[in-house]
Amino acid sequence: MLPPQADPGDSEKVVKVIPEATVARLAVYLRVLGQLADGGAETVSSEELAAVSGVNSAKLRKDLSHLGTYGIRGVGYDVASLQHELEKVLGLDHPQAVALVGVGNLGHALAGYGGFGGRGFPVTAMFDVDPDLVGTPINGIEVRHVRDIPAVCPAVGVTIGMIATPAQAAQQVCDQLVAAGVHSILNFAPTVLQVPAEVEVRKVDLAVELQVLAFHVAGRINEGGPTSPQVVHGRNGSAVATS
Amino acid sequence: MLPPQADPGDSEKVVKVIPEATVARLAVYLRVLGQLADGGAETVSSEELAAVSGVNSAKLRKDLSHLGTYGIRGVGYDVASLQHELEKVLGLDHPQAVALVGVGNLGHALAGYGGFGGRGFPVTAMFDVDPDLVGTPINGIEVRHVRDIPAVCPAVGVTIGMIATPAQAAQQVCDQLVAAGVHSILNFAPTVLQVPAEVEVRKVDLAVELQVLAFHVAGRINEGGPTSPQVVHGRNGSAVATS
DNA sequence: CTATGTGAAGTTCTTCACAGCT
DNA sequence: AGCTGTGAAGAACTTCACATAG
Repeated sequence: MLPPQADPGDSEKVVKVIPEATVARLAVYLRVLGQLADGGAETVSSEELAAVSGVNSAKLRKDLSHLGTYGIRGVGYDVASLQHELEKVLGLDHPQAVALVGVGNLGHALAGYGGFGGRGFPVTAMFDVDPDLVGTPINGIEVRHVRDIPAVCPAVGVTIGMIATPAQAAQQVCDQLVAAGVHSILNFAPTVLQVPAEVEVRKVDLAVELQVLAFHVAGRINEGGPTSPQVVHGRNGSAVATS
Repeated sequence: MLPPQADPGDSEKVVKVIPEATVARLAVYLRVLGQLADGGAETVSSEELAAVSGVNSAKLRKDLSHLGTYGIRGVGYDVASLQHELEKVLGLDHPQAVALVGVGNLGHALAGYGGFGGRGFPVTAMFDVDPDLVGTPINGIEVRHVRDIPAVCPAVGVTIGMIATPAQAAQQVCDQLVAAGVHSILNFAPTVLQVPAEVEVRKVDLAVELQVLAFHVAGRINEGGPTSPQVVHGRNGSAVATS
């Protein structure tokens, strides 16, 4: 159940540090495990799980080793129990309340996205400034005015905020969320948010993603003339630009 | 398997290697420079530009140093020319044609998202399998059936594909895009795509982002009681879980 | 004197390769 | 035998701190 060296009872706090890069992959492993479980698998080897997750097996084993020892040597990992363990580590046992700010084009899509309510992330509150939206229900949740953030978020226990407003509004909205005690923010607005150190921001920046891809396209064009050599990048390799 | 760099023997091609991590930030700098230019700034110091971009100034200078020497010591960087240089490096001088596959909830939002057509990334082709969608125009582009990918993509010169289909369909769609010569893919579907080595995939995985945030929320809960110590993470710091 | 560009040091992440458990 | 868990080596990235150009 618990790692033997831990002493969870008293003030002697045993802390396991999990690298940031690992955390993001754990979420992927968890999803893959779900698929494997649906397929009826009881155990997986690191080799299999890694292949389906798109990583190499040594990395996967090291990632899982940060959680403790959950594998069986000579066999692999028990799908169900590893799944359960990952859910626990990722904090999916006690569900998170998510607030969505900005119910425009993108926000509307996010509100309806299955991945949230379906898998432990109910959108519990929605905010906008558009008078045509405020007061109307979306997915059964009434859209409130942005000015109500300080009142509503603590009341419904919001722990995660998603910002899908235009860029100009994002910083102000962010400040309000932080003031309302929301310390984890997912930012879809194309702007860099300034936040206090205790606030965790992750961004989804579509323009940046496309520009990174464009960079690689440009590299391919400039690099490979009529003769097209192997493109120089692996799973996470460096890139090449000519001058 | 991969000859990293061809022998630099006689073709005297000067190649600058730009780290992957840097490329993603260049796109951010470019956006910030645009804002500064709108604000009338002629030059910026690395300190300023870094602060607005949310990075530290040494990192910014090292990033820019990969492109060559574009700063003026004692002064800073010329906003306009740096902007121009970044656009060139990121391949934004010759525009990219983007194909969007999956015009459901999320895809519809992406089609209308301003960041694309507005800034060098016109959505040039759209695909879906829903008979109610196929044939109808969205944003002036007619939605074609997914089976037309091999015909349409090369015809309109698509270089970047965006996949916004359900997870089950994503791999198949991906294979079709790759077969159609699309070597850069932005994947919104919650699944890991298997692609040949020469194809560049970037993913936007909302469930993963939320789960990473949830992990940090859980860490805060388990960690900080009534006395709330400094949370252990910097811009990209490691995280903490208690047991 | 100011702010860049960069070697060098430091940190984090990845990969290797093999000891050790089942 | 087969496969995990891990120390050690390596690669990538970040930060420091200062020589150097303007």
